[in-house]
Amino acid sequence: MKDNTKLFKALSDVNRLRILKALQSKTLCVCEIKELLNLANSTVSQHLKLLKEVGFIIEEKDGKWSNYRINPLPGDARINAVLNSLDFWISDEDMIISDKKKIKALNRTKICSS
Amino acid sequence: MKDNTKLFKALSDVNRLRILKALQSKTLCVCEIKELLNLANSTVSQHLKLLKEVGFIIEEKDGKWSNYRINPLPGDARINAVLNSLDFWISDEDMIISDKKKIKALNRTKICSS
DNA sequence: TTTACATTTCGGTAGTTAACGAAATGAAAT
DNA sequence: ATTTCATTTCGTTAACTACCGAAATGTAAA
Repeated sequence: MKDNTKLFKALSDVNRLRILKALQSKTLCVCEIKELLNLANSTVSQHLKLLKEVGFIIEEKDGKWSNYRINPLPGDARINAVLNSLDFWISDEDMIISDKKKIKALNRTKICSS
Repeated sequence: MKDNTKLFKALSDVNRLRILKALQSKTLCVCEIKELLNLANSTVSQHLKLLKEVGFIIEEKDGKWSNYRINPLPGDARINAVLNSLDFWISDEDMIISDKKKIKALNRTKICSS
């Protein structure tokens, strides 16, 4: 039963929902997501850890970068169901649309070494 | 965006999930649910209030009793989707099965006036 | 091997949530 | 009108969560 609540708990935070939608449009590293959400990267890291644990996303190390992307092969059918119909679950699109614009303008080398 | 997280937050508590499943098998009053979950009825009342606000269940007053049942006509399509496939979302069935047995044995007049 | 830099872990804090018992509310029966 | 009893609201507490900055970790380049 713990499992069920964990899945829903992962989805019950605005910033985690934004991360999921963001990763659906592009693979991103921690500091890019930090820039998008305006959070400390320790906070972003925590959110990513949780989303990874539940199975929504995967991490791919690339040198000193950690790239996160949507889990292409979720073991749990429910994870798949959510990912395949995130737009259905997230009805308030305004923030997501504005995020999408920001994501296009993101420049990793510019943001991440300051 | 608040709306989206509220829906998932409502589903991210074990006792609320148990209530939803219980109401799918039978309309129940507060004190019957209190008996099922072994919680104070003030606590049960709070959970029911939340589930009602989000739109999962409805309340029907009958004298001094408040009967709760699954919302037969949810305005939100997502609520409908969850309700119609709760078994899909709740994969850990053990507790639910044991709840179902308890529900059958519940006797309102016996429990509720002590 | 030292430096540089992205990320993670740690310690702490403020806000939220689930729980309880007690008091307040509301509806029916005496 | 008073009593009875289910339910709700209130006040409180303990546990949890999201957040931050700082310190620790890990990797790659100098």
